[in-house]
Amino acid sequence: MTTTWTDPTCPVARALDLIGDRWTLLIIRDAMDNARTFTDFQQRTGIARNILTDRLHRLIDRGILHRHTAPTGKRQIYTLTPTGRDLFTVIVALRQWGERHAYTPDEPHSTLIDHHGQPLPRLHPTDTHGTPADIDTTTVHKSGE
Amino acid sequence: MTTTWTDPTCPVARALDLIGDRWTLLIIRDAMDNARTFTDFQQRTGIARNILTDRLHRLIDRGILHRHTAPTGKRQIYTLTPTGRDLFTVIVALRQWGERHAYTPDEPHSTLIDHHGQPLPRLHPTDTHGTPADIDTTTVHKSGE
DNA sequence: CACGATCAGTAGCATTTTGCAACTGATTCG
DNA sequence: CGAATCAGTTGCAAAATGCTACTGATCGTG
Repeated sequence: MTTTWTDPTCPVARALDLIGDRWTLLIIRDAMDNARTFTDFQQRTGIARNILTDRLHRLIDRGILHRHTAPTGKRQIYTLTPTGRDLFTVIVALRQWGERHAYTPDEPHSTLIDHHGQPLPRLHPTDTHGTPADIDTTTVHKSGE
Repeated sequence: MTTTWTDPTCPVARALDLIGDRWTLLIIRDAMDNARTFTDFQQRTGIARNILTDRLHRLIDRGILHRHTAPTGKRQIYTLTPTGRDLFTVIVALRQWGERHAYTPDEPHSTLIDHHGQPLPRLHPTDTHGTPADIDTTTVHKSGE
């Protein structure tokens, strides 16, 4: 995960360099769902503790999590920084794709609810005119072209 | 990557089970940007060939890529299935997050352009009323509650 | 204060996954 | 035919991961 990617000008590669390993996004998912302490994360993800230690430190180094000691003295509290909170869109996109393609219709799964009690509507890229955008209507413009 | 996750009812975990490793999303990114053959992927990502073989097969097994032999006989062509194409939103979300948080202002990076030649507007989750949604205005509703 | 329980890690070692380089076998081009 | 290209495969070394057990600090209770 310390590798420099083939194309350093691709933001997808850069993003994956920061959060693209097996556990990191699950940790962020749980942080968004009120996990705060070491054991919160350990129990929810089932990750090995030495790996969790490593991932939490990396996320702190990368500015995605922030650690502070709880006022009571004991617990270490991990919270998302604004950069980390901004991953909300990524998590929502993954969640919605998972709902559509990784479940059979009868399998239950958790849902993301807005504060009207409704499931969050489907996220959709649009172009500057508000028209839905997809692979066919967009192109990657390499920097310096 | 063959593990069953702690919480099988979480679509984020399921999605990551399918595409959440170091190389898979880069392969999908390149597939969206017209990479079609084994060597296309190998050259763009720089991935080792045995790993590429493995990842392509997994993506085919999981219904994200489809392989067929080119009419000329020789080349194997890998194309995204509808399920794979539907990852567009995920890639866009990752790309935009990377652009915002993984570059200094003076560093160049590639951009996603719509067919008016404009950069794609920022993707934003909204609730059922069209109001922007974020961590604080949403909750995860576990299945069966 | 002593006792056990809890929290946040570390350390050691076995297993698994990756990465690298060389090799195969089919096809195609000159 | 001979060389090059494509799509892999194989073997081995290096790195990441998982498991289990251990440490040290703190906390609540009698």
